[in-house]
Amino acid sequence: MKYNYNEIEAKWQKYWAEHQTFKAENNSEKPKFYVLDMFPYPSGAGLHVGHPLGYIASDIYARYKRLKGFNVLHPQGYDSFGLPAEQYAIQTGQHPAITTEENIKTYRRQLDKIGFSFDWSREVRTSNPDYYQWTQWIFIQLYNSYYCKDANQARPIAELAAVFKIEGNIRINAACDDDTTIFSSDDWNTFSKKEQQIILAKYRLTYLSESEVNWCPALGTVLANDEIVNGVSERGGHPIVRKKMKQWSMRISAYAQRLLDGLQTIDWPQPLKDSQTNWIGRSEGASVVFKVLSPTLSEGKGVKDVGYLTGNPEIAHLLLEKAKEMRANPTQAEAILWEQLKSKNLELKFRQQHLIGDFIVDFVCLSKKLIIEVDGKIHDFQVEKDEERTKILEDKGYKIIRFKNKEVIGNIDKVISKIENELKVLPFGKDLGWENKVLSPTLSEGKGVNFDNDEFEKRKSPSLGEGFRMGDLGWDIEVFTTRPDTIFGVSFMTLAPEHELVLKITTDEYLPKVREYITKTAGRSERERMADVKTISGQFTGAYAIHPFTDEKIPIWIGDYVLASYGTGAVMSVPCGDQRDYDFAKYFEIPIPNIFADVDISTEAFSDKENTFITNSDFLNGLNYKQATQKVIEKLEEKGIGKRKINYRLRDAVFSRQRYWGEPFPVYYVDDIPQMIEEKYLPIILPEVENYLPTEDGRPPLGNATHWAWCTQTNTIVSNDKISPPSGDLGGVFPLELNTMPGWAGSSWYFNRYMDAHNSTEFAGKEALNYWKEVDLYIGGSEHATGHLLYARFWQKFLFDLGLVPVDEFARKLINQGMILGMSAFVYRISNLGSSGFRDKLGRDSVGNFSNKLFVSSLYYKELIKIFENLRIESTSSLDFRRNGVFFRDQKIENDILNNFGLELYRYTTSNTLSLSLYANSIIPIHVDISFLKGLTDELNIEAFKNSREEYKNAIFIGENGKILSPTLSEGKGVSTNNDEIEQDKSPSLGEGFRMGDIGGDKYIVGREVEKMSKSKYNTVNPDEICEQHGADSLRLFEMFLGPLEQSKPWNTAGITGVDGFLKKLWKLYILNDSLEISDENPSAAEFKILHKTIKKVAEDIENFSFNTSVSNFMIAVNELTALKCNKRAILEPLLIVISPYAPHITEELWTLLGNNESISKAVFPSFEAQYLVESTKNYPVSFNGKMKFTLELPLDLTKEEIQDAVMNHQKTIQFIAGKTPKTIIIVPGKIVNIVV
RNA sequence: GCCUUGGUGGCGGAAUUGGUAGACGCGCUGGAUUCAAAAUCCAGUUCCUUCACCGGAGUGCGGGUUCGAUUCCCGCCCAAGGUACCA
Repeated sequence: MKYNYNEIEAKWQKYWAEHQTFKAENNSEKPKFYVLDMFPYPSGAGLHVGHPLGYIASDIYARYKRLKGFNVLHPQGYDSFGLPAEQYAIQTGQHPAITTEENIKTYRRQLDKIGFSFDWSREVRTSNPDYYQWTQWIFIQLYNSYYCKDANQARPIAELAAVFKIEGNIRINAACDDDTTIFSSDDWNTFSKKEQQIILAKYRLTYLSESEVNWCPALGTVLANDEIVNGVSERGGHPIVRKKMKQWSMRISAYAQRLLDGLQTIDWPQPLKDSQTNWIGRSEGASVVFKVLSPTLSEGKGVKDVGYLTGNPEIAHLLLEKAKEMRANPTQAEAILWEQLKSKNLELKFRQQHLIGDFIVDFVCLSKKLIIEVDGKIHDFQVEKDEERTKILEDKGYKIIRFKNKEVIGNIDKVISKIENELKVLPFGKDLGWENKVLSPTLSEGKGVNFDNDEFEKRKSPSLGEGFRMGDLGWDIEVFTTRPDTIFGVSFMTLAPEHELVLKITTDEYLPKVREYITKTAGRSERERMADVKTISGQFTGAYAIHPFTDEKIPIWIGDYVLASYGTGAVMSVPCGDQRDYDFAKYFEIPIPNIFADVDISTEAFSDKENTFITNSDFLNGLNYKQATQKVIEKLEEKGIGKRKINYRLRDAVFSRQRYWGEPFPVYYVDDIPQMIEEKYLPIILPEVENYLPTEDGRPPLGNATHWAWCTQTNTIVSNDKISPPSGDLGGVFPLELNTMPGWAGSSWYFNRYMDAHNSTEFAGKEALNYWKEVDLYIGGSEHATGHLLYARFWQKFLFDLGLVPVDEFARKLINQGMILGMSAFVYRISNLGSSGFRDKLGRDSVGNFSNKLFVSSLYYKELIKIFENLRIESTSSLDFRRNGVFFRDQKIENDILNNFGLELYRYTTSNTLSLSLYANSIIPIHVDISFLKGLTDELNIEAFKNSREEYKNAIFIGENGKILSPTLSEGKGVSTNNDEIEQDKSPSLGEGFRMGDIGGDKYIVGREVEKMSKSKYNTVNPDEICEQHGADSLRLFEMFLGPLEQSKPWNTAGITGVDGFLKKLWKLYILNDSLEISDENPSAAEFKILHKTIKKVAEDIENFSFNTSVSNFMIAVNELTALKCNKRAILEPLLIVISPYAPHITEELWTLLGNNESISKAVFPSFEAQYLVESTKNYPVSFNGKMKFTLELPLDLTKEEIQDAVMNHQKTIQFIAGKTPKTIIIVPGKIVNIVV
């Protein structure tokens, strides 16, 4: 009986499948254990040996846990929606479903060969309608939820609507869009249905937004931040541009804090947690509002009573005159209205014929920013531009309401009540924009920051000098800072060039320069901006802000070091405390006030929070960072111009993709408002299309669908018995959402589906969810840290909030398996010789155009690289090529090359100078398929290589010893070589005219480099071949033996013979001379010791995920038992169980041969018994001054004194101390002896 | 820059409540077996010196603590991964 792994493995794989050996039950007496792998995307390339690494580890763990008496759930499935299948469909027209199905078959075949203990009865595929039905369903739940910050959980959106009806949104504390305004219940009730929907959308956990997205033109879709690497798409490396599009977004930002907090509760690798922590990017600080000073005023011209803006003081003056005139001659309607307004029945101050910007408005309440216009009167020069005028005023944050003359004259009460209503609703200056603005009592009383001019007068700051006043111009710049304690160190402000206020505040004088700067920075791509971090650029706007405490003028700059997408897109610049601000200030010669005691800031900023205290800072003097921060925030809150704030970097996740092969949204539109299709109609099946590209008019591929099951040609819902619109009045035809969901949708909840994979009424049954609860062990790659693993945690928390799952973290423990790297092989092509120093004898200027490609062996490559480097170092001065280096190792070879290929060394150019840059480009490493190597060596199989591609057919190869290994020679033609040598080597067997290409036994040696394993690098190793040639058990053992699971390591097939040998030895321990030889005798103490040592070590190793050392221990055990010629059943039977998680096939076979009827996976892991490891003696290492010199075997029960006696009387000890008296003798019983001389 | 992980023979790697550095495997060297090869078995294999014994050095570098440091502390260097004008 030989160990025939092919036969054995096939036999047991079949057995397991037929007996459903690994099917998990949803109830059991045993404790549960859920072991999960990240399911694969089934790509066309199939598996390489890197893929199964994690699966093998988890499989070992799962099998081990079964032996330990657990009810183990170990499922597998496919993340089968994705871009590659779609790209393939675009190229070939093949339906992605077909491609995917084929790929899955390949994957399954490959996986089955490795002997995994998956419960395939629970397989899920994200592209199956029975699965994505529930992805769509979860989407609907998200749509119907909002995040309540008080309850700290998601709640039904209906609750919110109910509250709005009763009291508006004044007291609502929920995650919402930044631009959400305050409204009352009256408002809510007067809003149209559509308006209500628009407001509700601001709270929903998934919502449509016109947002700037990462658009990839090459892929025709948007990409999420985590799908972009270094400014290009992760798949394919295509460029990305920013583009505004209407997209579904997921309000993951609502969960930022809980996602952060949850990390404390889960056993995940620290680096992964750190990645998520950084990605969420919480920073604590304060939000502070700076008022903008009017440019007119800041120029010292300020006109009395004009607390508002116009770019041009001349015009302002004219307009003022005009306004005066109009005030003096009101129309009848104006007069009536003014009577009411000025009576202050409204408790708010109104102004008549007031100048706002370049416009004169009829009436305005400045503190509420409400403009009231009365029609029927000619507004002079604005009349045709009414729309533009409205827009400009709205941009400034004003709300405009218009009345007809008739209305005012006919029913003034109604007009006034309308105005009252408006006033109730309107928040203060729209730009104020911080979260709880209405909750600030000062503000809501209309006092706080939005001063009237009168109040400004009072507050006129002496430091501003005559003619300066602080103006309430409606513009506030809100900044976020983590160092509010440094507020007295502010010497300028910087806005992102994209900041919405930039053009509004810029003075006429600076407008051209500011525009120029904006154009310049906007034109730069994200990538350029990143590459160019060092360059300082910026532009003064001419405008000033007012320091909230000192009332000093603070110049406002714009600069592209401030990012529009982070915080508020504006910073208060504290040059003494922030290096970027410091550099900026130095560069533009802005003052750098120092507010740190005893700190030198003459060369750089001091960003240390500790080791100093604040000075030159009024009420903060003498305080440290913590105290000052606390104090300043109190003051800011007191003044109503700032508050404590926690800022997160995490952005909401874009959820729409302009792709075909993804989950369709269960969404249609009525009057541009999205509507969810009722749950009972799910799944919304992905329709067939003829063309997988976007439509001609730029809609996503689903726009090509000619018919959906329930749709007409125009991609609209029809009202029929299958789908009926939600309410009676909506009968008819409506457009559908044409985007599909992103790849991470399906993978964000699949772990729950495995618990109850065939449930057709729920995404998973309560009972199953409560039984399995969470994944106990999740194994997968760390590349998913900020994608899948964050989104999945988000969805899980959401489902938890809705009471749909029992735990809010889906995976208790997670292990990142390292990557198995490939050993890429390279050939080195010489090209471009003509321009880099060589000239063709035949007059051709470049070898690149030669019909024969020229490759040199790796030794030459290394030499060439060395030469290039020397050349670079030695500068570009004239070079005598012959003296400076050796293109080829010796003169003869050089001549051979030159003569044979019609090349002439271009030694002496007219300038005597060689172009170095071209040199470096003249030799190019090219990946060569590792299957073209001879066996496991680095020698290239030239024939195979040259046959692989047409362009290499006539390639010429220079071997390691400089010989020409020309394939042309084998065709009997030979290039005009120097033929003497070839003639001599001419092989008789090749026949007339043929010569051996391999002259003198030279070889072409490829270069090797460790790289990520990938089809495109031709360095993949196929697990099928390994299984074929070594067996699945060998593959499993070897992958584990390579090194620690979590570490990246290169694959080297050569080493697999080690585990092959182990399996053979294991077999021979049982099967001797072709038959099973096993004895029922009692084992010896030594044999028991080996067994129990192994049991202990392996159990520990598996628990610690140290699979590599287990394999070592198996080897040791088998080696030792072989040495003892052990054939005792009492040893060999338990040993099989211990090894079986790693090598399931061979152990099943031997287990059966030992007479067992049931699968070894049903056995019980042997228990460790310490008694067998008890030792009676210890081989003491005896050290002198800490250096081990010899060992001494002594009984373990000796006392310290007895040990000392034994050691000191030992002959070697006497020899080492050579008569001297030892200073100290350290004796640790059972450990060591150390003698200090 | 910041965060994280790591750095040990020719190679993959082992050993950390501080106690014999290099387990196990690959590769290499020598031997047995064989007509020969493969396979198998045996012995050796950190480096330097030496025929050998002996001796010396040695876990990225420099210090420190200790009877004793791959392990602990301080300061650096290098590599990989993540992240970044994040205010």
